[in-house]
Amino acid sequence: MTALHTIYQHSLITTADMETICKAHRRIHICKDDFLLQKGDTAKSYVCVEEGLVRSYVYDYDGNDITTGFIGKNEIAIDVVSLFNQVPTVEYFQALTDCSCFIIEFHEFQLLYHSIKGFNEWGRSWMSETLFQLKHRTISIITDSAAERYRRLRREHPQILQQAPLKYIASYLGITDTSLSRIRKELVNEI
Amino acid sequence: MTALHTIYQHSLITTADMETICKAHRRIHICKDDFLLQKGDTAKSYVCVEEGLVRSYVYDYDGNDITTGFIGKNEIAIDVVSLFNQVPTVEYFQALTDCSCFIIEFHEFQLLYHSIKGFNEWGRSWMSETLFQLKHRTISIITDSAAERYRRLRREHPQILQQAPLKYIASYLGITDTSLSRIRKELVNEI
DNA sequence: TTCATTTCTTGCCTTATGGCAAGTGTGATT
DNA sequence: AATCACACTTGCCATAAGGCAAGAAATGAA
Repeated sequence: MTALHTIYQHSLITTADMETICKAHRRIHICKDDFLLQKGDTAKSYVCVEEGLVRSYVYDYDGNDITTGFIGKNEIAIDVVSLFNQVPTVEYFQALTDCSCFIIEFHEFQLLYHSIKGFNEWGRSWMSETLFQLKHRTISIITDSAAERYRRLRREHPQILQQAPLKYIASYLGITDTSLSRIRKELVNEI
Repeated sequence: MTALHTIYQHSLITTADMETICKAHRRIHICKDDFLLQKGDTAKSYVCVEEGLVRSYVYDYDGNDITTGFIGKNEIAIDVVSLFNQVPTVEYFQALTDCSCFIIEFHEFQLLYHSIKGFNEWGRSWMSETLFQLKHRTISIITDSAAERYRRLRREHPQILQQAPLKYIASYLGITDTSLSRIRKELVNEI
């Protein structure tokens, strides 16, 4: 369960708590294209990815599919708001590859959340981190060129470029797949 | 203190709790251009706006000032992450007008947070709401034209258009003030 | 009032990105 | 092998938005 230790290492969780938390996880397998969560669902379990890649997305009012995030190894593939507030999500979470995941049912997650102070703190940090990253993404969309955003993604998450189709990467970057294709052509000699 | 009742009305807060919470607030006055929080600060108090308008912004690496939000009447003018996690913020919060605000010192905020379950829930909802709105803003920047984003702002927060200079509104919408000026010219006959 | 500063507008031209459509490649299925 | 679906590229042109600079308008200070 070392993968889980990685996820929870940064918070005020004691060794004993860590044991309790890790034991609460159950390993499941998700097939490519399966949904972990769909629009309208209220998250009934907490899911983190041990192996594989998940994509979250929404449809805008023109019916365009906009990628809101990629969730990989040791990251959490659930809408934090839907889980914590038990409200329906507006996002879809779909496996891009076969995945191995750890899950905790919501009622058990809630038990841990209320009984282990460190886990509660960790949950808040998770939400904070999500917010922080989204702020950066938003600012990046406003101020950076598409090419720079692509460069950053390539630098910080190279595995996504290997595993996800171009059109999903493009909508994550806020451009069309046509434009991304041209940008890649431009930047090919940079590597 | 009816303004405060408005802010806290949606959560699981009892009447007695509401009294305790409202009593914890202290009213202060903020002058135009004063900072409520600056980059590097860790939020030492919780602040909500009774009257006036506050702008939050960051500088990108080119030195451009990017407006991340406007905070008006009955809204909370503090970085939620900095407050909850007691970490330095990367944003500036500056009064665009003279403001009347309610504040709670951090240590008292924390007492309430840990002693009143409903307040704790409310805090989580606040963070969720912040996240939710930011997601929508991000998607809007990706999929909507600048003119549509301007229309939405005009529809949903008309008072901001009255109180904030064009350049701040422009950077909030993700465009230059020149472009916003042209868009306004285009849309002037829409009202 | 006068002057200075800031805010907003506008003209001219450039650049980034998009829309469409054709074409290439690749892997899966039969 | 033939076919199909999907992923990706590319050419041509359209459009949205930006950069710069001049000027107009509003605001505030002396």
